[in-house]
Amino acid sequence: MPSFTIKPPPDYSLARDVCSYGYFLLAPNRWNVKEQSLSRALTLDKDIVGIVISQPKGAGKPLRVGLDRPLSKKTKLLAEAQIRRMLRLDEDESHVREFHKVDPRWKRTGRARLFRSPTLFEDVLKTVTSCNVTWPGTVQMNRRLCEVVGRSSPSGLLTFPSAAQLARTRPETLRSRCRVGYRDLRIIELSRMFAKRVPEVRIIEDPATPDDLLHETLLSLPGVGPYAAANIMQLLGRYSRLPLDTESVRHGRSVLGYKGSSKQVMKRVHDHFAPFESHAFRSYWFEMWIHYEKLQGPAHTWERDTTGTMFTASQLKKLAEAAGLLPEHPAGPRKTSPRRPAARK
DNA sequence: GGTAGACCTGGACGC
DNA sequence: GCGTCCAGGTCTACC
Repeated sequence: MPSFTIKPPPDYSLARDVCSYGYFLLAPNRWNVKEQSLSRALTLDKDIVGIVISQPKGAGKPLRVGLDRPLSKKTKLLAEAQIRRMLRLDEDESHVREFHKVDPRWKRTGRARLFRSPTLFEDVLKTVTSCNVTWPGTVQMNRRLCEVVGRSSPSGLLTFPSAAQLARTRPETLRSRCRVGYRDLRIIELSRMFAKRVPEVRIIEDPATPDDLLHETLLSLPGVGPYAAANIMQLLGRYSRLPLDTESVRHGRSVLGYKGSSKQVMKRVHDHFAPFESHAFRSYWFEMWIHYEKLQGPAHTWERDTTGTMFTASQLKKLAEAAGLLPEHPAGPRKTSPRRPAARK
């Protein structure tokens, strides 16, 4: 099998850094628990290639990318760029160090990188399919989108559908076969915008776009409201805004010990993480993530088709009750000197 | 600017 | 196994 290697930063751990955000459980991604490897297919121009990413035990070891067909030099570069995006190897490493200074709770375990998709379009679609639906519904929609509209690599791995493919898919197909419900027309309109690379898409893709303009532009996209806009921002590496949703309220109540209406709890969660400023989302997210890991075990042991589909509010509540998890009081941000003790709220 | 109600699907629950 | 209720964020109409 043809392959190539990617040299990651010295602290990079594939298992920890892939299994850091729920999208690793969404098709076409497949995390192989036994092998501790990630597989899926990528679309490279008009070519399809199946990949399997693995890492010998030990942080910082080179990543091995197995391919199910030989690639030209040009397409190999395209594949590597997409893989670097997924694994956040394309982000400035100084931001990781800065994050660990601001929130030292994550320095020992090295958590900082959040898994994402090989393309912005896939991240946007995954976000839209996670709105107004429980997690098993999101898992189902992504699986069906790949099975019905995606394409297959030589070894049978699936791609996520491209913007052009989804733009020419009939709404009835999305609704009846992919089970996306009322999202059908919104998905097609979004896909058309990405396929045509309309001005809004160019603004969103531009790393020089200021956060406020980026947020405003995202809100103008069909199917994107305040939650989705903030989530797409973190997927773009802009971590200052929190995608507040019902999970934020659950976290505020069960872990931070806040009381009051959902609106009041959301406001307090927002205020709690605001001092982390440009790192707010990562502090918030890893706090939630370790809560899930307390309930379900380490994320690198989660199977897509079993543990990965169990994140319903009711399941989490039952697990939390069984685990007897009491409200915790996590550390606040450390903004100036790393030697100053972290403030507690 | 704030809010009520519709939009769909699938899990949970009671019978 | 069936019917009913509920969770989930966005959008539109209305005040």
